[in-house]
Amino acid sequence: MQELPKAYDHSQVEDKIYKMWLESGYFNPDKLPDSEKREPFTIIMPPPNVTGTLHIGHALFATIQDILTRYQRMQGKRALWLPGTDHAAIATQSKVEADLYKKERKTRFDFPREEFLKLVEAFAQSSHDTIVGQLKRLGASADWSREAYTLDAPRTLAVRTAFKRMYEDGIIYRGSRIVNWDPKLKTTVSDDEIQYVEQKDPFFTFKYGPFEIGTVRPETKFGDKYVVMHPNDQRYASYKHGQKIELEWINGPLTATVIKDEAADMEFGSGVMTITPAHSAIDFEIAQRHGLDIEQIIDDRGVLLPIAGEFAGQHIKKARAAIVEKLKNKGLLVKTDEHYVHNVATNSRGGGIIEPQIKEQWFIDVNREFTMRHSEIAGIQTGQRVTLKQLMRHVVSEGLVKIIPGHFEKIYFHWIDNLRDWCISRQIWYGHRIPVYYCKQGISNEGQQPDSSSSCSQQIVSTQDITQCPNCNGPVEQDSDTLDTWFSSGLWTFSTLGWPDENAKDLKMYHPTNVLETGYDILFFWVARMILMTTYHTGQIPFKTVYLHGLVRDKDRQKMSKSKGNVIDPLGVIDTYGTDALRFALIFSTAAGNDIPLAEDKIKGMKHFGNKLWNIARFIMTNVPASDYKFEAKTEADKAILEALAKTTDTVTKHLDNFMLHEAAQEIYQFVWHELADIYLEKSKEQFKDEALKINTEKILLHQLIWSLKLLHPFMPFVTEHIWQLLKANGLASTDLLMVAQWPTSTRR
RNA sequence: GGACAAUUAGCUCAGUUGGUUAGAGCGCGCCGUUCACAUCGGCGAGGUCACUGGUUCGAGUCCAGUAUUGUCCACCA
Repeated sequence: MQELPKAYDHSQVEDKIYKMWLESGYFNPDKLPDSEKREPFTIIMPPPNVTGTLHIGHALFATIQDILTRYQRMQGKRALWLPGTDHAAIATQSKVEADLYKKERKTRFDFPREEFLKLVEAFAQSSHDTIVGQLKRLGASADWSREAYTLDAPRTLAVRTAFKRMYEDGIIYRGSRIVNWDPKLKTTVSDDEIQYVEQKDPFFTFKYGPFEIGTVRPETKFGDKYVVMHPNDQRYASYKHGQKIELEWINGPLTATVIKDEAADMEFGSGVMTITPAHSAIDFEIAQRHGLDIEQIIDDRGVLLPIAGEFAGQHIKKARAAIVEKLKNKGLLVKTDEHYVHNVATNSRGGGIIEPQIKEQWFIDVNREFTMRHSEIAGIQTGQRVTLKQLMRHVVSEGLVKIIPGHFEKIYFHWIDNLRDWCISRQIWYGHRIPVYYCKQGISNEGQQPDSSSSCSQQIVSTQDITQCPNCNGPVEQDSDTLDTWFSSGLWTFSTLGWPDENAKDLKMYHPTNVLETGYDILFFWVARMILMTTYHTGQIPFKTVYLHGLVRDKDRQKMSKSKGNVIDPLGVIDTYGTDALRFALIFSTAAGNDIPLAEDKIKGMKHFGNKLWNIARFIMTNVPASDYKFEAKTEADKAILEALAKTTDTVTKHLDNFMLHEAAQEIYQFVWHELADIYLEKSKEQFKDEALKINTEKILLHQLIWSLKLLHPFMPFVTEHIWQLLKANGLASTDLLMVAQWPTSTRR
């Protein structure tokens, strides 16, 4: 036996071991020994955004998924962990735009669309390379031969096919609706992407005819010609619905109409409000209920339109003070509350304050009935009429898709019940362009609605690029909008497996997938949308289990952020303590769905554990000459440790089967350190002195080590594989790679 | 306003069908380095499991309420 170093040095081991795994080809489940006999097990990796580098949260998901994959592979499954990255439309584009502005003071409108996209693609590519490199350092046993990108050719075909089918079923429609408009990024964002930020603003009360109305936004009030009050409000009982009232307003006299609607809150202010339907979702709904006029006041850039009279052309931010001043001079300002705190909607994807606008957009109708083309979902028949909402609810309420931890199911149902149509079009450039073409035949003026008498058809949805109208050969123009990034992400479990080819080998073998592992923060964005898309398009569930992890926080439970300076860089940690230590620290004592406080001390402690294991192995290897496994329990200590190992094996297996990774980790940690090392190893030194026990004791030790390595491998793949290779070199281990060794089973079961 | 969680050792957290003396990591005190490991070993201190009531032979665990903290959803003009 060669001389082994006293301390385990991860930096000499990890790259070498990862390379060995790669060369084995076993990350690809089809190349595993006897792959044909194995039952498939699939995890599709949530694709990290190509917006830079990985943070500690990515290290967590990579660790959990790798543990599950390695465990199932050792259990004899045909284990596929399919990796990929996400183009993250808005996030990536706005990152590039921000850099561009910072460096060159330019915006995307200073470039032709194609040229700008090349800049974004170059950035995305370099981010991608960094991210894949980082995942490899984390030990990810993912099948890189199947790597996917949400914006590559196969995924583009899937997106366009999905769009076309939904369009033909009438589930995707185009309509004029009030949307969340971000004037800074000049795009719409979905309801879920909005983040409310508390802000203090002056709250003005104005005289509006016989009423008093309150607002923080006088600049939207030019067109307010409806005054709304609750039908039961006794203070205003003398005013009748539809009654006209002459009054003086910002730019002169105005005829206002009284509207009685229950949306008015009697408790708030005077109980009377005016509405601005074009720039407020609630007001828009009221206007629709009563068939009121809707007038745009503010344009896409946040500039006032001609309706504002003398203020037209001014930006709303600047105009506000002047408008208040004018109203004050006219004697219409009653009072100003300078300390009014309210929530302002902002675009969470790095954008600005949301200004609702009425826009022509594409939507997915979640309440429209359609016919299931094909269904393998229990309780849903092929040919049955259903809505997307019903499908999304069904698969979870029937337990076909199980969410861990369970209480998130309630949150999921609550979200579905309140779900409105999903706005899927975005006015940005980076992403999947909407596959709709408008026939321009017979249309003279750009931008005008096609005239049906001179144009063959209004719009064509195509899965391939086209330049001519298939009906009349006239010129076509593609819709300039792109799709919400979650549209393509929603197809992820099956677009990565060969869909829309319904006979694709991978799709048949690996779908539905087994586990989706992701953060609870994207339950709605992503998990729900995958369920929507998958049930609709494939008639299957996307996954059987959803395992939600928490957010990694610092030791004071603070969210990690660059501005707070409390960010733990995974690569720095790996350099100092090793991947195994980081992985073990991340899952040790962290239950599903709970946030994880991570302190450097914890990682350090786990490095010590890796070293402990190393020295246990060193002791055993230098004392064990033989390789056969026939031993018996001769002493009380022998009996105790064999029983403890069997119990540990059962418990670790049970916990892994139940996704209790932290419990499994604690169990194996406890056993290796405090039972094997502290007790039996010490006892063995005594037993070595007795010739009648010596050989038997050595064999028991080897058995203990081999099982411990196996139980620990999913958690700490590098050090365990490294020790395994040393055992193998000395004829003490049989399987080539620990990675594909068989998971132990105790005889107790 | 609505919903969902959490409250266990000095700190950060585990504790899945209710069952002996409630655990871990870090930290703390004392002792110990020829003999796998000082990235170590041995011994030890430290908890009325937020509070109140209920169910039970038995409750950290189940139920109801209270308090505090956190998260999510909705959003008031």
